[in-house]
Amino acid sequence: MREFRHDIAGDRVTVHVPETAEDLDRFREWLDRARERGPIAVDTETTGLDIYRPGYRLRTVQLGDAHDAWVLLYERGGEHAQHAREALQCCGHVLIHNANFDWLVLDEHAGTPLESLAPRTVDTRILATLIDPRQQSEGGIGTGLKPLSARWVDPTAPDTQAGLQSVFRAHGLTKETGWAGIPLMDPTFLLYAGLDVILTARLEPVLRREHSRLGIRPELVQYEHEIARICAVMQRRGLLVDQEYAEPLARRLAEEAERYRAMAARYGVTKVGSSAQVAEALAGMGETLTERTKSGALQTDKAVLLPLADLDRDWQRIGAREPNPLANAVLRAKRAKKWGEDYAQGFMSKLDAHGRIHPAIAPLAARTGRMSVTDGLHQLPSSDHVVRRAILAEPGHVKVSTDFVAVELRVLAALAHVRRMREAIAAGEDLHAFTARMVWGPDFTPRHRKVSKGISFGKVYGGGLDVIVRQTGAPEAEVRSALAAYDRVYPEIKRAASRWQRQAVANGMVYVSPVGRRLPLDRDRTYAVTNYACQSTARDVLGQALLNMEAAGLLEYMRLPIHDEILMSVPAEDAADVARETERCMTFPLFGVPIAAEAEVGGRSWGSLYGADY
DNA sequence: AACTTCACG
DNA sequence: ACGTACGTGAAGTTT
Repeated sequence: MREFRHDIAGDRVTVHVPETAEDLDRFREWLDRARERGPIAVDTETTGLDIYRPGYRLRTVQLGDAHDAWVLLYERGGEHAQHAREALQCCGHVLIHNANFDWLVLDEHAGTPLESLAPRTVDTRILATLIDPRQQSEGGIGTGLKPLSARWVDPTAPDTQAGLQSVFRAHGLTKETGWAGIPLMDPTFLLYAGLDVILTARLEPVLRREHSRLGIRPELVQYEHEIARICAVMQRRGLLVDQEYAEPLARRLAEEAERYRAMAARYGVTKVGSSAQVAEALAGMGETLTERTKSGALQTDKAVLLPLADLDRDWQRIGAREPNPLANAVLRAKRAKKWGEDYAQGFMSKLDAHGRIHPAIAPLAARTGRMSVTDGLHQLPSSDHVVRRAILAEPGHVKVSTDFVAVELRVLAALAHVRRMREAIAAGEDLHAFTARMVWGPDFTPRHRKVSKGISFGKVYGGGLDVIVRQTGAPEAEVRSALAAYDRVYPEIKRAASRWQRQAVANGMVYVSPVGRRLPLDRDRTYAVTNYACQSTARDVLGQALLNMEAAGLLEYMRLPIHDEILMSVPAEDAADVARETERCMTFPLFGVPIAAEAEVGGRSWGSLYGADY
């Protein structure tokens, strides 16, 4: 038996590493006693984050309580792996920090189904996020084990992740190669592996006490664990990639990027990503740049370059000037590079053994509670179908996408009791058209509807005249009068915003959403409370839809949540029925305001919902 | 590490 | 008193 001692919060704790059969017997004895006393904390160390990449290994499984941790050498197989698997099956309730990751690791590599472990899990990251969802960079505590331990357990608790980086270097390894390459019996590796479960075990009771103090309801905690499990199931399933399509697409886009890069180089721009070079070269061609970035540099983003290339927002020729060839080349080189490398080639480089990608779904990522997804799957170009065409439904299936209808605006109508909005929604009206009619009268044009939509978003997001003018491209005078009219038509919005700000200030700068989610405000931008309330509640509307869909037996078809949309892969012959059923799951009242959804049944690829013919 | 850009809702 | 666009992930460049 290898044993390590360490002091945490004034207590001497022990990390045990069983090596012999007798050592493993002692682990069993400890486990039998410890599980009588309470939940067991669980953690894993693995070769990396890419759980589904061929060659991935589970290295250790750690179990522990507040005083003892046992690091099981899973990588050795045999008795070690056997004891880990049995312990996970029989240990009852478990505490895991950021459970999604360990659920999927243990499901894929230790024969412990997610369906078995998830219902027994308390995730300390969820507990902590419900107390303060902010990252340290946003002024919060942070949601990693290190900052939370420092705040709630012991300010001197070691940064086990950062601490290992230096051990990696000592072994001639890097951040990338360290997790797979560090010798299994490295003492720092084993100690830190053990300390993580001890810290998790100590975190849970403190966070529970804080929940009681703040009045965070157990129902909210339960709800978040259900959502996390559903998201983990979707991540485990992943998405099928059309390799015969994505591979040549990546090649074609790489050639295109290279062609335009060479064109830009002829004007002295050797790096199209260098804003300074682009600005200087454009100035040398007689163009005048006026827009500046926050730090004062000349701005050379898409909004600046498109007009110089005589292109509108949809990249169509305007015909107002001679296109600047450098602006055109920079725009096209950057787009082709991004689409090719981040998306097409990105998919190809992340395939599992079955040609699937598994973007990580973080169910509670943003400070508003919104989800986030890795590998660019939330950011695929929607103006064109070429990239989404690379994502396929299963063989014999079609893609079904169901969107909430104007969900953030409906949430606003519900939360702020916006009378005219509620009436319009109840009457089944198109909200943006309704607003346009209220502002411009019955003869409003489609352009007026578009401006109304822009103003609505501007309102919800807290934008002012300048930004809305820039975003909508509408004349300033028109936006100005529309904004004034908007406040007359929907006077409740401003009143609700100031009420929410007052409540937040009285509650330690924390707005509490209707589900009980705590949303800390930044002191100098309390106006953001309107957006936080809408974005956060819209996220919970999505969460409710996910629960409804699982209850309706649709989980096996669900693939990806995208804020106000749920993407599915459905057997072609059932698609129409499942689409109707999905709409029903996404339709329910929110404080008397109907939330509605519209399903679209596509073809085999995701791109088919964006105009592709397959 | 900070900044800038670009992709999305 | 007034007005403030919100939230992400990923990559490249510069410091």
